[in-house]
Amino acid sequence: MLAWYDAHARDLPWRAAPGTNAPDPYRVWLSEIMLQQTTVAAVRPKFAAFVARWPSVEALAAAPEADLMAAWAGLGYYARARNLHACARTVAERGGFPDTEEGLRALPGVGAYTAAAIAAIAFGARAVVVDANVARVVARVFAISRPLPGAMPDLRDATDRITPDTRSGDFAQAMMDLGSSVCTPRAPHCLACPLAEDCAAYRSGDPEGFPIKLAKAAKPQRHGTIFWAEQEGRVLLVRRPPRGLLGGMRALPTGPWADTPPALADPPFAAAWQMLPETVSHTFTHFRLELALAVARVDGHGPIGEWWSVTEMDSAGLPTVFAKAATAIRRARW
DNA sequence: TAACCGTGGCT
DNA sequence: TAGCCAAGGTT
Repeated sequence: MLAWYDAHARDLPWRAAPGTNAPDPYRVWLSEIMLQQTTVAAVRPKFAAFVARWPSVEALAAAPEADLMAAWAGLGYYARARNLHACARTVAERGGFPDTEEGLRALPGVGAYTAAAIAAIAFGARAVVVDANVARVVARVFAISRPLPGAMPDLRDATDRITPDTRSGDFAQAMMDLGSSVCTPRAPHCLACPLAEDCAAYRSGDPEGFPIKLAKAAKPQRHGTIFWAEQEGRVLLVRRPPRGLLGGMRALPTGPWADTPPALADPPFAAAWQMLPETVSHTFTHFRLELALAVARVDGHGPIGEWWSVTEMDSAGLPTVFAKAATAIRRARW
């Protein structure tokens, strides 16, 4: 795997250039948080923007929370952004990142995978790194037939047995690159795989059949209303509660979610609300949401709040569902 | 343990 | 196109 990595490693901006010293722990940590359940393609531009604006963990720790949340908008899983800020402050306070897996694991937003990855990649420690790529590769090489996620202990044990004592960070990244480019979820390229001869799933003739996953639950449909209050080219934005769905993010006002389409539930304030004919649909991790759109023009006596210029909506840092709604409303004639 | 928590790329 | 999937963590 290390030989394969030396020849085929992806060129990623958070990796140290070949032949240089270990990469900056700040960049490794930031990339690992961004990459949680998120594709490399989505992370690339966000990572570049973050390191350009906040070149060090001290700079990130000193940033206003609202700036960080807005910069994260669009990446999803916003608890990561809240934890990112808390973690930056902790690290800046203690004068640098912990260099052990145990120390890293205690940081907010850093779980078993991320602690192992940072320890191995940034600090050269031997650590057993199991992400979704490694899990898939290992499940195939050993033809582990127990379904995920119950098989995770087996996968970790198997990964431990094949992790080298030196260059374990490169080994982990090699496994991730292999899983990303060769040992893919569907139609794996076994003829290009350095592990094919050692792979039980390949010998079985059905590599794609591993790992086995349990069927996912269907997503329920929910309904709600988004409120667009406009005053002299500005629209009223709110800050969502600090936890829960889209927690801490700037947003358009909404009513509650329900199982049936709303009439006109809980507008943020009294106004001549008008329902638009179109709706906006959005799918979250565990439910689908269809949103009715309520609009109103208000005079100079609108509520106190953050009135954001309509022509500068892109810089508001709205989560995707609100950006979608804003686009639909701005296109509508009303 | 299992529910909760986003989004965009890919097929 | 609708579903699958991703460098998971927290409660």
